Amino acid sequence: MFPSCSPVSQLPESADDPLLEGLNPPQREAVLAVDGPVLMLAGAGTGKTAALTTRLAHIVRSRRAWPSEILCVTFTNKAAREMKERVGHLVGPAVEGMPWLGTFHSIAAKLLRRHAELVGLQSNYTIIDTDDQLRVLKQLIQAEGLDEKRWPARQLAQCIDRWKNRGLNPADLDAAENESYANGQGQKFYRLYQDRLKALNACDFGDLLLHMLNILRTDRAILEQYQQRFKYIMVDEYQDTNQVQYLWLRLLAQGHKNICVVGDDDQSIYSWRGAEVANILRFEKDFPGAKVIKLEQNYRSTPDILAAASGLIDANSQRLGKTLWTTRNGGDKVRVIGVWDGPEEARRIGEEAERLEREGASLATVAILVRAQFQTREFEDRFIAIGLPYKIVGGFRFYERAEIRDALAYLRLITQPSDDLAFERIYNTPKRGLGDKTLEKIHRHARAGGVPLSLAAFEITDTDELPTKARNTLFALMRDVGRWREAAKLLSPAELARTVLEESGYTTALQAEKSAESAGRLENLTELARAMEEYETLGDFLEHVSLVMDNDANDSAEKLTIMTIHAAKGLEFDHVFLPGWEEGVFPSQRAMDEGGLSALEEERRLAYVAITRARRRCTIIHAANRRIYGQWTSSIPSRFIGELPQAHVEQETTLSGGASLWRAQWSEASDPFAHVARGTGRGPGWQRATTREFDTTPKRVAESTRSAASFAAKPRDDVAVGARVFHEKFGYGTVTAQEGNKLEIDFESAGPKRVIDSFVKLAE
DNA sequence: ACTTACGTACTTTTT
DNA sequence: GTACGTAAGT
Repeated sequence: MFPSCSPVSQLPESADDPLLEGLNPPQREAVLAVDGPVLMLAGAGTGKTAALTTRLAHIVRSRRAWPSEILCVTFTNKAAREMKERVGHLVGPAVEGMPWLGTFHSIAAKLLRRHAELVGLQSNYTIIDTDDQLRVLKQLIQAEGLDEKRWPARQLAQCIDRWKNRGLNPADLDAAENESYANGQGQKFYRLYQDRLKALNACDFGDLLLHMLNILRTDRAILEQYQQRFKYIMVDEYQDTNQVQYLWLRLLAQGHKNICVVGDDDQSIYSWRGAEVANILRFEKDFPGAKVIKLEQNYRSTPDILAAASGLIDANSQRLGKTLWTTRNGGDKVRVIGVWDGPEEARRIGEEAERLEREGASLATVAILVRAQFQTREFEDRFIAIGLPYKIVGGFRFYERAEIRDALAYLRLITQPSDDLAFERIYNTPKRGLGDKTLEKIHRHARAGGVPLSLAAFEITDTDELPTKARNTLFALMRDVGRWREAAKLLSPAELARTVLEESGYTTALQAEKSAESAGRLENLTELARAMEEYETLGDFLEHVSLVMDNDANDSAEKLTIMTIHAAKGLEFDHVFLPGWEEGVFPSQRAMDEGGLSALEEERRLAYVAITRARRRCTIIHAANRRIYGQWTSSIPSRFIGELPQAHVEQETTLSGGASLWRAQWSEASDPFAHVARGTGRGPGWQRATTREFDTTPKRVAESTRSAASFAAKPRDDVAVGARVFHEKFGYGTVTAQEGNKLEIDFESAGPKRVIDSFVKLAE
C-alpha cells in the first residue's frame, strides 16, 4: 500500500515515485501525461483502471488541482464506485471532496439541479424511468387519437431516445427524422412529450444530458464557469459515449483542454443504444496534438485465450489496431465443443462446473456468458434439477420491481404533489375499489382546472361527481397522503416509508396474497426501508434510487454466475463458458437483419469481449438443435468459431454424436453446407450430414467470413417465384420475390410477409 | 371493478 | 413456449 500522506504533501514527478510502483511503462506514461489531451487505448485486462486512478491521484497529489476541480465520468455506478474506492486508497480522505466523480447521468442531474429553471424545471424535478416514460407516451398517443397498435409507444420512445442521444431538440429535427414516427408526426409528439414532462416537473434519462447540453450551449457565463472549474477531465469507456455526451465533453474541455479519455474500440458493444465508436476514432482530430498511449500488456488471460480473441477481432475492418500480449506462459487452449441440443449443453456445463468445484475451484470463479437473456432458462432448469448454486445477473433490477416502484410512487407523491404518474400508480394499489371511471373523472377535473391529479382528486371529493363509495375511499386516500406529507417533516425517510407501507394497507394486502412471490416482495420492501436508513432526506434518496440503485451487492455467496455478455464487460472469471455459438443466436439474426455489416462487426466485438473475460479457461459451445420460440430448429455453428485461429483452439467431441455432425458441417468443402437440411425447417439436419473429417487447417479470417456469409444468404434452389408454399404459422401462399434466403410470400390468409426460406416447404 | 381468455411478439441495457 | 397487454365476460 502507498504511504497515506496528505493529498498535497509532495510533488511527485520522477519515475521512481512510489505512486508509480507496479505500473508498466505505458501506464506510467499515462499517469504522468496530465496536461493536454490524452487518448488512452486500453485493451481488455490491461490495467486501465489502475492507470486511470493513479493518474487522478497524481493530479491531486502534485497539487495541480483540487479534487473538486476534476471531472471524472464513468458509465455505470459500479465503475464510479470502484474508482472512488481505489482513488481513496491512493489519496486518502481527500476523495470525499470529489463531487464530480460519477456517471454521466448523476453528474448531469447534479448540474441540472442547480440550473433547472433555465430549462423550465424546478430544482426538485423527478427523474422518471423508461416505464413511466412509456406510460406518458401512451397517454399522449391516445389523447391524439392515434391507433396505438399501428404506432406503438415503444417505437416513439425509441425515436425520442435516439434524438436525445444525438443532442436534438424538437426544433432540430429534419423532415426525415420527423417521418420516423406516425407519418411525419415525430416532431409533434416529441414536442408534446417534452411539454408534458415539464408540466410534471420531470425528466427522463435522456433529458438529464440534453437539458444540460442546452444550458451549456446557450448560456455563455455558465459554460465558462464550468470550463474554468474543471481543470482536468477524465472519461472512462469513451468508446461508449453517444453524441450528447460527446458534445458535452467537448464544450467543457475547451477551457483547460486537459482531457484524458480511456477506451477500447474493440469493446464497443453499445451502438444500439446510441454509442458512437466514431467518437473515439476521431479523438485525435477533435483534440489536435493529443497524446495517444496504448496499453497492450494483458495481465488477465493465458496466451491461447488472448491469441484466440485477437485472431477473431482481426476480422473487423474499423479498428484503431492494438495487439494484446502477455508474459504469462502455459495454460489451456480455448475449447470448442459441439453438442446435440440445448439441454445437453446445459448438462455438459453443469458437469464441468461440478468437476471444477470438486477440484477445489470456487463457483464464484465460474461464469456462463450468453448472448441473450432467453438462453439463461435452460441453465436455470438444469441447475435447479442438480442443485448447483447459481445466480442470474441482470433481468429486473431491484428498483424496477413492481413492489419497489409502488412504494416509491407513494414517496414521490408525498414529496411532489404534481407527480401525476405516481398518483396513477398508487391510486388503486393496493386494490381499494377505485377504477377507470373514477380516474377518468379526476383527469377531466384536473384538465379543467389545470391542476395536478392529486389536487383534483382531493377537490373532487368535495363534489357530487362520484358515487359515495368511491368518494369516501378517495377522500380517505387523499387525507392519508396529506397526513404523510406532514409526517415527512418529522420522520426520517426510512420511518416514513414504513409508516406509509403499513397505513396504506400495502403490506397487509401483500401478506393476504399468499402467492409464490409475495414473501419475496415483502422482503424487498423491508430491504428498501433498510436501504433508506442511510439518507437524510427523502429527496436525496429518491435521486439515489432513480440514478444509482442497483442490486448487485445482494448475495456474495459462492455461486456460479449466469449473465449476458453485455453485463460481463469489465468483469473477469477463471472459467468462462460461452454457450449458443450458433448462427442466428450469436451472431444474432436480428442484429444482422437490422444492422448489416456494422452490426456483424459489433457482434464480433461482443464475441471478443466474451472470450477476453476468461482468465484461465474459455469454453465455447454450440448445439446442433435448439428450441427457439417453442420450435425445434437445427442450427449451424457460429461463423465466429471458424474465425478463431485453429492453433489456439482445441476441438472436443461428445458421445451423443453431435460433434461428428459438426465436423461435417464445419469442413471447408466447396459447398460445405449443401447437406444441411434447411429445406423443411423440421427435418433434423444431421440426417443428411456426412461424416467427413473435420478440417482443422487454420483458415484465413477473410475467407471464413466470406464462406459463412455466403452461406447465410444461400438461397434454396427448390423454391422460386410463383411457387406455392406452406408455412407453419402463416399457412399457404405464393412466392412473389426471392432475395438470398429471404422470401416474400403472399399468404392466402395472412397477407404478404417476408420470411426466411427454411421456414416454408413446397405445397403438394 | 375485477377476472379470464385470446392474440401477438420476442436482442443486447445503463441511467 | 411464454409473457404481456388488450378485449370481452362475470
